Amino acid sequence: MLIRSLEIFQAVVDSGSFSAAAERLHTVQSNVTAHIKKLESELGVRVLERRNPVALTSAGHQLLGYARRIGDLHSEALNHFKGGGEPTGELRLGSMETTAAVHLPRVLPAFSRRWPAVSLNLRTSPSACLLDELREGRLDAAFVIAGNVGDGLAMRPVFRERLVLVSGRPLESVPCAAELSRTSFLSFRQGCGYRQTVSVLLAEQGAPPAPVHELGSLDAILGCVSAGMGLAVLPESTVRQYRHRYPLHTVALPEALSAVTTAIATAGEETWSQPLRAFMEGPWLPDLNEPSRPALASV
Amino acid sequence: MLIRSLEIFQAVVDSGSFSAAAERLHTVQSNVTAHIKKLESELGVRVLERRNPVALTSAGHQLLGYARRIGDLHSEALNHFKGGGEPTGELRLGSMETTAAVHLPRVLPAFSRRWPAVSLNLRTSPSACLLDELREGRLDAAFVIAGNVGDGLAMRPVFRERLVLVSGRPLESVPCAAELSRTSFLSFRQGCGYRQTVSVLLAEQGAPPAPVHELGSLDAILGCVSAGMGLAVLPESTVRQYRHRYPLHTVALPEALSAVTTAIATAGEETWSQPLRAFMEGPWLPDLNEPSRPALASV
DNA sequence: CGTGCATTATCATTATTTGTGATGATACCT
DNA sequence: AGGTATCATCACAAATAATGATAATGCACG
Repeated sequence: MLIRSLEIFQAVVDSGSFSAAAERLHTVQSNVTAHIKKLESELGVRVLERRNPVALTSAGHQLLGYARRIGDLHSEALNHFKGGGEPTGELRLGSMETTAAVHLPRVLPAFSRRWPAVSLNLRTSPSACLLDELREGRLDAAFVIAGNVGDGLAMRPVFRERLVLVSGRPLESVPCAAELSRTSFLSFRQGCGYRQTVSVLLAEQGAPPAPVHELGSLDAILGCVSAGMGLAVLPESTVRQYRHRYPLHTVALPEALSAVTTAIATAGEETWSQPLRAFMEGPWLPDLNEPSRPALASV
Repeated sequence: MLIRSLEIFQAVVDSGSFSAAAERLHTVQSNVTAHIKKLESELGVRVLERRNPVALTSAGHQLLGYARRIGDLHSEALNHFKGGGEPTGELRLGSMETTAAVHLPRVLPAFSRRWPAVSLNLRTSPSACLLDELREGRLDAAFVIAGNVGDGLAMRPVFRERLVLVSGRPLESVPCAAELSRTSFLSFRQGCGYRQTVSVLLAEQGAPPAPVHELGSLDAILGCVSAGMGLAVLPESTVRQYRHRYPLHTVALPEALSAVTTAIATAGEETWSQPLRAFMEGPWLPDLNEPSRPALASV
């Protein structure tokens, strides 16, 4: 059964005659006849009573229902991809926990207000997992630590962060190696971009690898840090946002370590769905047009 | 966009590779490639990431939604006409008022219990209107006075009726011409099969055409008859059913006039929808296999 | 960093289907 | 009956789908 045949069938029903339908569809009457005959032989019933005007048979009346529904879906699909209609459907976003907490509350509402027909689906995960999901086609876009990812993924830097060392007690400066070796760190699970920074920091200070507790939630991490369980490395913006909830103290990290960029990663532009294109092109996403820092990136 | 292309697209997504999809659909891999490429060029986006296994792009994820919905509708339609599935959809029935009142309450519930997925739509009208609606494809079947209708409609006798003269006062026999000429008759509107009988009765008795009031409802007719407004000609079964509500008296009509058959009229069997076929073939409809009486018929 | 295995792309070819235009058959209206 | 509309049929042209062979590509494993 061809969509085309159903389209012709509908035209016949609407216009009341084979020849009128042919004219309406810019084809010839014998072609209309052929399509209807094929439909009828495929379905095993007569669907049109050849009279003037043509009349639907009982079976034809039922076919019309299907024809309309399939035709509507078909043109909706075409319109979705080609026509200039509103973006609709689902937009599957992934984000690091910190970005979701600090930046997305300014991004998503603006997008949703502009394109209310798009249903948003946000998942938080460490950067590495997000990039995997993106590659496997289970996400449309992901907010991750900027860096070159090698394969076909495109990255656009959107937020600049300053990582700080977070502690429950006041700190003067980054603790010395001896002190660090007696401290534990709290971080997201494996794959989190910031976690890398912890290792580099320890190495730079000449301290041995410290124990790293993996907690899956920002609240858990900051709550435990403020209770003195250990230190954490997080974007300053995140800590600032949580400061009114937990007693937290921060100390700056060396410039080389502290500056990280968050980027939005997507597949090539020629694969973008309409909602994704709308998301990428709207004013809600800043565009820091600078080369992304390859350091600390990927994994 | 071909349904076939969407089917192939789905197979690729399900099976994870072009070649596996080809095998599953009993075709060759180059054909799968061609269909996907065509789809992509029609829609203007890449829908599949050629990897192992293949991955949906953002746009492909959206297309999959449409493909599934269209595919489901398509197979539902095919199954509806060819497959042995349950009858579903609408069954549009027409009936004379009297048949609807007396016989259908024994027919429709049985059918509906057996095929609950069919939604019934019953309209009451005079026979002639029903046949017109049937011809124009606005009804699937109609209960009408049996008779030959000339064109392609098929008739199957289902109920035998005995017409009686109904009066509000006791009657010994059919009134004489003199009395009839002073009486008015109550009947359904033009096109009612029973109304014809009134004219024939008057003619046979040698009485002049009496005034005929047209009332669109059985209750109205019988209520007025019992109040002495005039006489009516109706099936005895109908009168019997209403007797407990209105004080009614009946008198037999001459055999030639009284015997009428109610038939179910449909278009040719090769046009029947599945619900109609189920309705015609079930045990709820009696089949009086006798030649229908052409007298008094049609109009 | 090749080698081998699996994948998809390309291409020439055939088969099938769709679309065309002319003609004939049929009904309907006057 | 004649005129006018309708749809069916047919032979043919054009377009498209399917095929099979081969080339190009990507990926894993040593």
